Amino acid sequence: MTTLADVARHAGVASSTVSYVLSGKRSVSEETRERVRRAVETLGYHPHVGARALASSRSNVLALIVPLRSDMYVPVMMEIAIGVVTRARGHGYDVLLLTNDEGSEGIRRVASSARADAVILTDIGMEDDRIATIAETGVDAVLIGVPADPAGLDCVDLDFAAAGRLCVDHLAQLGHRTVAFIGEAEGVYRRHIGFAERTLRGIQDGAAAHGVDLVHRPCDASYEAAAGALARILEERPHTTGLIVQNEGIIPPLMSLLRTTGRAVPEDVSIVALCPDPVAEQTAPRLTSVTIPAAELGIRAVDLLMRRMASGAAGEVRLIPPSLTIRGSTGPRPA
Amino acid sequence: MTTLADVARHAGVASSTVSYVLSGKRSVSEETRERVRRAVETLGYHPHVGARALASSRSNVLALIVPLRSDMYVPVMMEIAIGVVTRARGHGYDVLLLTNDEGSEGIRRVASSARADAVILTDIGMEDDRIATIAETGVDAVLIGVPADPAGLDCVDLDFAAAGRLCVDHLAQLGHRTVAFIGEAEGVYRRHIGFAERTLRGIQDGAAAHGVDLVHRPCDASYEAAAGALARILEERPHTTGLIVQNEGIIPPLMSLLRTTGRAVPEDVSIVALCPDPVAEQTAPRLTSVTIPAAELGIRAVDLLMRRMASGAAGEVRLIPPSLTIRGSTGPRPA
DNA sequence: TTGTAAGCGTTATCAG
DNA sequence: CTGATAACGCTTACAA
Repeated sequence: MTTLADVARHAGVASSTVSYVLSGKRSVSEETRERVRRAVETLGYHPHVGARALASSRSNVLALIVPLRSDMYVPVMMEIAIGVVTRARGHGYDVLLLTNDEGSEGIRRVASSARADAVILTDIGMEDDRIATIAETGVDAVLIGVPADPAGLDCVDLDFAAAGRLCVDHLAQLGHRTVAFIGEAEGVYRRHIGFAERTLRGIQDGAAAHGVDLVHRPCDASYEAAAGALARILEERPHTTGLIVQNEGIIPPLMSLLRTTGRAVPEDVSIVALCPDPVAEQTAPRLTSVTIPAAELGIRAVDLLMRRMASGAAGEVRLIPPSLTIRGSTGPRPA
Repeated sequence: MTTLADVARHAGVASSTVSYVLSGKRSVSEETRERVRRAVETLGYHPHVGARALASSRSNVLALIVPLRSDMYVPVMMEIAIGVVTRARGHGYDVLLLTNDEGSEGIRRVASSARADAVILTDIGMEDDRIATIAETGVDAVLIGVPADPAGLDCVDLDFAAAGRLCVDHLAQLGHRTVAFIGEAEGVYRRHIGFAERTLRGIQDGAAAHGVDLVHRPCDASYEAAAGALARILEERPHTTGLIVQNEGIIPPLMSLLRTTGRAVPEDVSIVALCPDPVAEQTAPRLTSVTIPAAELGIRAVDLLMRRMASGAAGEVRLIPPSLTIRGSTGPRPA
């Protein structure tokens, strides 16, 4: 293994000089800087991150905590992860992947062992246990999601309340009076995951404002669950002409079911989805949707974290305004 | 921050003793061991991983490298990641997430900076550049996937050739004589990704053995691509009664398209899929499929890596035998 | 502009 | 069975 000392010897300078060339923390003459650069290059030197972490008490790692259940928001999580990793690398950081089953203990572990400098949390509950742990350990953190009380916390998220509202607005404008909201699995609401509750509230507010008759049905990500939810909706409220869906997994079955039961989209029933664009574009007809900008959430989370670590600032909630893309799945209410 | 020395002072022993209690690398009297334990507990001591890495030259981190393109095998990758992280934690390791866009440079970086002790590669090409880098850097590695020449490498994978063969066997047994294989995106074959080529060969061999008339169509993960591929197949080979699908993304559109064009599954056309079980169970009818045991691949990869790091053994290719689950999407060839 | 040297918190060797 | 103590490779005052 080649070390700083090796490079220094090769370049004929002191090892601190090499360190300074690499960190840029003090000015070095162009000449020696070049000599050091060359030595680094020819020796293929890579600083030992452990030694660096020990000396500087910064690991240049950030931890991303994702939910363990592999059946939830999978494409969204994957995109977030990719956004985070890509952006973090751009800032010279590596990303440690933790699963939620370690819970608060995982945060405590990586923070107090100096494995990571900061953490990014996802799948945020309205009252999330881990928030206390963050405060307690003092580790820098950014939440992708917003808890009930975000005081002092840095959060990034889509403005889900506005997103829900947008869906209803669109359907109401098209004349729909009876709308059903097929949401995430029951358990998501039971755990009081922020985005799910906010979306629901946005939809409810919109329905109230427009005088739209609304029903909410949580739904597991299985064919049966989708079939059951849809059947019940159509049976109990046969005049339903508008559907809002926030559950990527059941979009394909839902489309099939509608076709099977002889309901044309958008002629008989209009559908608005809350999902990443690729998902909305994979059906026929394509779905009118409010996009979930997952990769961007990851990117912004990293940027916010960097800002926070640099300036010590804290307590910003950044909500991305939703935007609705009209595709082929929505149309005027049938006569 | 509390250090080894703090614990030692608190317990009234030498710091080396604390270290030995923690590592168990030499015997310590029950009494002092207990005293140290208590001190660790009350002080909430967590060893500094950087210092530990520096002194022991082991980071207790392994790097998982996943493809960047977020549109490919997403559920599979996510499951692999979860399997890897969970198992790694069980062995006391943390997992660093790298994307493939860093390529060989990423491997070189984490290996030579001692950021990770070992790497797990996915998305393996038949002739994969990164294999040379592994040899060159001497970093411990396990591939999830098998290159053309796996000599000296540790690999884990589903036996995709056998899996492909199994699909054809099943259809042939049901009497199907004209079969189409709708595969991954063109680019996957162009990059000579191992699993795709092996599956294709398995299917081709099976078709030859059974005298089945086969055509292979790569297909992007979009509705249009699926529609185009299916239309072309049915136009050029109207007698096609069997479909093998290896492309999770297009399963939902495919099912819709068949229904739209008036083909009943399995009465008119039988479908066998190569995908994770949850995907196969999300359609109606459910799909007869050969499962891709993604989480298990991740778990086995970690186990293999641990074995390798412990014993220095190398060069094992572990192929998981495929198993076909008959569900509702396959039936006898129509008269 | 550059060099010297004191840590950073572990591990592991060498004595005892 | 336990204690000192020299590394480990880097950062960062402090000098020059």
